Amino acid sequence: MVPTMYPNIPQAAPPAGEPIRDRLARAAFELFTVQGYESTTIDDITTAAGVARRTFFRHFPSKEDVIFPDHDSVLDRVRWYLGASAKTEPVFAVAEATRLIFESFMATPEQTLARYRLTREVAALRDREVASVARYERVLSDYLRSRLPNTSEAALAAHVAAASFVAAHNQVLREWLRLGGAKDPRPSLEAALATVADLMTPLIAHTDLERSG
Amino acid sequence: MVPTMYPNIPQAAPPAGEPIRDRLARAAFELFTVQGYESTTIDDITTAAGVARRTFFRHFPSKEDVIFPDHDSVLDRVRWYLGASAKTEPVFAVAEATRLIFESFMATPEQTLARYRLTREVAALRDREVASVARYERVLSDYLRSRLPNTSEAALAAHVAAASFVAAHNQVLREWLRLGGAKDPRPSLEAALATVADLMTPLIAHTDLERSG
DNA sequence: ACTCTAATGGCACTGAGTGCCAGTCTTCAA
DNA sequence: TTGAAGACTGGCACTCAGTGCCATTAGAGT
Repeated sequence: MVPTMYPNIPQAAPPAGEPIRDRLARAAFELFTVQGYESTTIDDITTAAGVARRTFFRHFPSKEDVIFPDHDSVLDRVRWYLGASAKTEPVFAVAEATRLIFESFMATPEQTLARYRLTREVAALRDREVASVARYERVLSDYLRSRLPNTSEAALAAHVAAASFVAAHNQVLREWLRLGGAKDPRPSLEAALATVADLMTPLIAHTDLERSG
Repeated sequence: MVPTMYPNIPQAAPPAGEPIRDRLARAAFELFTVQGYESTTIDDITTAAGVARRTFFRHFPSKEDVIFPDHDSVLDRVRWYLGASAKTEPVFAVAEATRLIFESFMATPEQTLARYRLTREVAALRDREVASVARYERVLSDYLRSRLPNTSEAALAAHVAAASFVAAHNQVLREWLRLGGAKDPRPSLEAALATVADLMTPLIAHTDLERSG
């Protein structure tokens, strides 16, 4: 039998502590910021991380995903919270859901800031970010629709309210990012949420006459 | 000298009337709906259209773009209109801009409907659509910010208002699409715009005390 | 030592998108 | 009529993202 010529020689065991997924993400961030997103290949990333090219796609479905947080798990948390808010005032529940989303960004401020710098310059990443935000908006509007009558007025109110909360969220987050993460954005978020809630409560209530009286 | 072996034999002249760009778009639409988006290659499209593969990318920057209308020209029209609305009531101008966007979809109803069916099933196309919408929202909020004081309250109001108008637009459009383009959506659009305008006018006015008071 | 499982390495392949140049067609001027 | 210039197309070669498949390795449990 032909000897197998020793493939798969074990790599010089890397830092040994950090999980491969984190090594890949860190290497990608560094390379993207140093030499740009487009001109960084998967090979560059995997070489820097000391793993095989194929391994990258076992941890991230695409090159874009490597810089984004785990939106799916945040979405699950938001859905779970809203699913348990069947008796809460709808506008209040959506405001709290918006807080949950915001806090998921504030959990890793440095990464959020680094990602912001990249998304400002790379159109593909910006579009990806926008798509994620749209998914949050969708979850919020689905919840509101489930709490309101099945009329086109209620559907309109649900979408407008969801879009407004998301817009408020984004505006506060962007302002914080623009200032380089200087001061605590939570007071600004609370003010924005209060403004939007005051605006949307009568709109929502008006479509829900049974509840509002 | 070596004879050049007759490359580039002229194709059997196709329908001869329709521009190549339209032939490509039509072929792409048909193939996408029949055999799916992912399983249709650029080769399939160009073969069906009777042109070379390279020609596709001279008319469309990517496979996704082939089904989308010319958003850039619509954006230009919207920007032009808003640029000429320096003295119009801001909320009124944004409502009119939203009408412009809506009418650009209604200009080619069949194509809008066909695109909707595709975007419902293909995630990549849905994300692309969302990104386009975000660009419209951006134009609206930029205009509102230019008409308001340079405060964070005004910025918040601008983003919320822009998002609300876009959400109203999308909701009316989606409802029309869901019904297969049955009845004229313009009355619904007017009602939605009126609702949002009534909601946003005091918010905008409040951030612009100089003008309102 | 053995088995089972999960993760990785490596290879081959498809397909999108780009750069480059040669050939074609149209237009306009001489 | 000729020819020069510009715009468009065909064709080729190439890079790179992403996938399928299988061999290999490491670790846990028996």
